[in-house]
Formats: sequence, C-alpha cells, structure tokens
Amino acid sequence: MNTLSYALLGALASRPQTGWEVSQHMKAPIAYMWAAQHSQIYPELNRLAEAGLIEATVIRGRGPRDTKRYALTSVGLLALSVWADSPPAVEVPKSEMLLKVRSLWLTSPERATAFIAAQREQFSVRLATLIEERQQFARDDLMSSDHPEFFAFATWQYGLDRTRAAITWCDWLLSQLNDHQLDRPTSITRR
Amino acid sequence: MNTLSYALLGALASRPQTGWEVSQHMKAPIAYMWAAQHSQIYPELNRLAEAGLIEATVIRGRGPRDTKRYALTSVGLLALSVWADSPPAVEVPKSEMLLKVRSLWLTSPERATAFIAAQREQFSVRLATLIEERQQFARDDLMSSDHPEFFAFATWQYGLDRTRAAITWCDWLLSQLNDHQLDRPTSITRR
DNA sequence: GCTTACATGTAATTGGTTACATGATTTC
DNA sequence: GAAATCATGTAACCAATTACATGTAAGC
Repeated sequence: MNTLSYALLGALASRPQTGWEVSQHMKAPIAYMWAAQHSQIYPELNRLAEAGLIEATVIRGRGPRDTKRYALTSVGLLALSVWADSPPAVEVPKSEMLLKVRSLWLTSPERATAFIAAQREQFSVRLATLIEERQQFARDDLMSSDHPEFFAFATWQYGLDRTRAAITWCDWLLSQLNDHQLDRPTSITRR
Repeated sequence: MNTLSYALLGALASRPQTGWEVSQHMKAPIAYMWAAQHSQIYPELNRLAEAGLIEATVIRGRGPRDTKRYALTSVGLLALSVWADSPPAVEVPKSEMLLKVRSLWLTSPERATAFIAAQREQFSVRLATLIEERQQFARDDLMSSDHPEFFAFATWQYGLDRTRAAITWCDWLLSQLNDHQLDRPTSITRR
C-alpha cells in the first residue's frame, strides 16, 4: 500500500467514482493534496479492487470500454480510517521555484524582478481560483467535525493560507529588489 | 539535464564542495529547496563532471576512497544562470498530511485533535530551527541583490513564512475542533 | 574495543511521467 | 465531417528510495 492507494481510497470515500472522474480531479492544479496521471490511477484501482478494498460496478459507458464505478468496501473504509490518523511522514519539499530563486543572483536585477513578478502573477491566479472554489462547500453552519465536508474545507483553507503567504512573500521580495535597483542602499527589512 | 542536476550546480555555485557535503545538506529537513539521497547524488555528480559542467579535484580524504571536491566550470555557471531565470514548471504539491486531514472525519474528534496537535508541534520545532539558522546569513546591510546571500536569505524567509502560516492554520483548526467537541454548535469562523 | 562520522559507490525496487493505442458519443 | 470529450488500458522510460558494500579515522 503506497500513498497513492490511500489518495484513491480518500477520493472514493466521499462518493463512488469512475477512474476517469478520479483522474480528472487528480490532475487539476487546484485544491490538490495529491496528483497523479491516469496511467498510474487505472492500474492502481485494479489492484485495490483485487485486494478487496474497493468494488467496481460495471456501467455502460460512453467510451469504447465499459465504465467501472468504484466504491469503498467496508475493508477499504477501515484501512483508510486506520491510515488517516497515524502520523504522516515528514515532508520533503521540492520546489523548483525556490531552487531558481537561490540562483537568481547570477542574472541581472531586472530579470530577477521579472521572474518574481511572474511568480506573483501565478500565485494570484491560483488565489482567484481557490476563492471561486469556496462555493463548493456547504453553508458554514451545516458543517461539523464529523462531516466529510468539514475537513475538506480545512484543506481548502490551508491552500488559501499558503497561497496568500506566497503572494505576501513575492511583494516583500519585489520591494527589496526595487530598493536595491534604485541604488539606494538600504538594509533588509525584517518582518 | 534534470532538476537534480541544477540543484547540484546551485549548491556548488556558492562554494566548491565534496559529494558528501552536498548530500548532507540535501538530506537535511530544514532550509530545503530540494532533497536527494547520496545514492542519487554521486552518480549525478559523475555525469555532470563527464559533461564538463563541473570539475573535480581529488584530495586525500578521511574515508576509504579519495575525496573529490567539485567546482563549477564556466560552462556549468552559464548553464545554471540560463536555467535560473526561466519560468519554473507549475508545482504539483503532494502532501500526505493534507491527504490524511481530508479523511480525519472517519476517526473520533479526540483523535483528530491529537493528530493536528502533533502536526502543530512538528511545525513549531521547524520554526525554532529556522530561527536559529537566521544567523547563517550575513548582516543585513551587507546584502544586496547581486550577492549570493541575498537570494539564499529570501528562500529562508519563504520557509519561515510558510511555517508560520502552517502553525496559524493548525491553531485555527484546533479551535474549530474544540468548539465542536464542546457540543456548542457554532458556525465556522471565516478568516 | 565500540560507536560515530567520513566518504563513495552499485543494485534492486518502487514511484511517476510521457507516449502509444483504441473507439464511441457529443458538440460545433 | 471535424474536433473535443469520455474512458480505459499498456509500454517505455526517467526519478527516487532502500538496501548492499567497503573501509578509515576520531572520539568515547
């Protein structure tokens, strides 16, 4: 059982879905927690079904093949809930952006500024999409901690917070770069 | 040329290092931008040396084998600077923690609270380590945007901001869970 | 004398991406 | 009639982790 397996179980726990539906969600860049391609998802779903954690009901699909709608079995639900509150492995972040930022001193201040400005733009587009997605969640007063929506909302909130923090960081860095470009030697502002 | 290659070039750009030194930094969980194991690093360094992007000077090491100290060549420096300010690929975040949070409704509110509290503790330990690392950077007034330290400091700041945002999120979620546990139905606080 | 740190490498396996393949139905 | 969407699958390749292997020097 790898992490992808649990990502799939977690997706099917909210409602039964076809492999196609799951793969559409998992390639979307927003509201993400885990990403995967369909070429990874379909074989994995077959393995989970073989292991008895999920069950497929074949429905007549619009595609060339029959469509399989998967649902969690009781075994799968148990496996998911046991996994869910065990402590997660320490995350090993890999950020190509930060890697590039570290080497930005090799280019001109103008190009560095353009780089960060472009990143800021990307983050703000994502912020807008996230704010739109807010409507997916039920009215506040209907949510409580034993409701699936509650924790889905919490993960959405996490994404929002991080995106806002990223934008603030971009603005800070842009102002620092601007100060230096103007040839006014100033000390770095602590926040 | 994969991303790891540029991570290695970026590390060697600040100062020449042995494979061992680079691998020590890249397995550390703090101040990270990219992580890798030594088993991935050593072969990659050999490939970069063969391609002429870095150069090794063999020094007598303390280990059973000779130690190789790698430094960027002018070709390697150019390759790094060209790569550095080209737009990075959109990040595909994978968070086992968020994946687990989404399925926390399957457990009791008490266990969910314990889970988040443990995460908060992890983040605050990381915050403490980050704050200690602040001293690695030169005095503020010595840094400007053409100095390697300046952008290294910026990546450190990014890590700090994200960690603080994570702690704030944990506190918010804990307070939400607490409200619901006390059986006082309240609406979710927007922030 | 035992453990830890230094120091580099290979092999086997798992995880993940990109490309190939197929074909019906719906929309323009 | 052309293009996009639905829908599932395999194959080849690249990236990353875990385990195997070796051996010296320093500190306890």
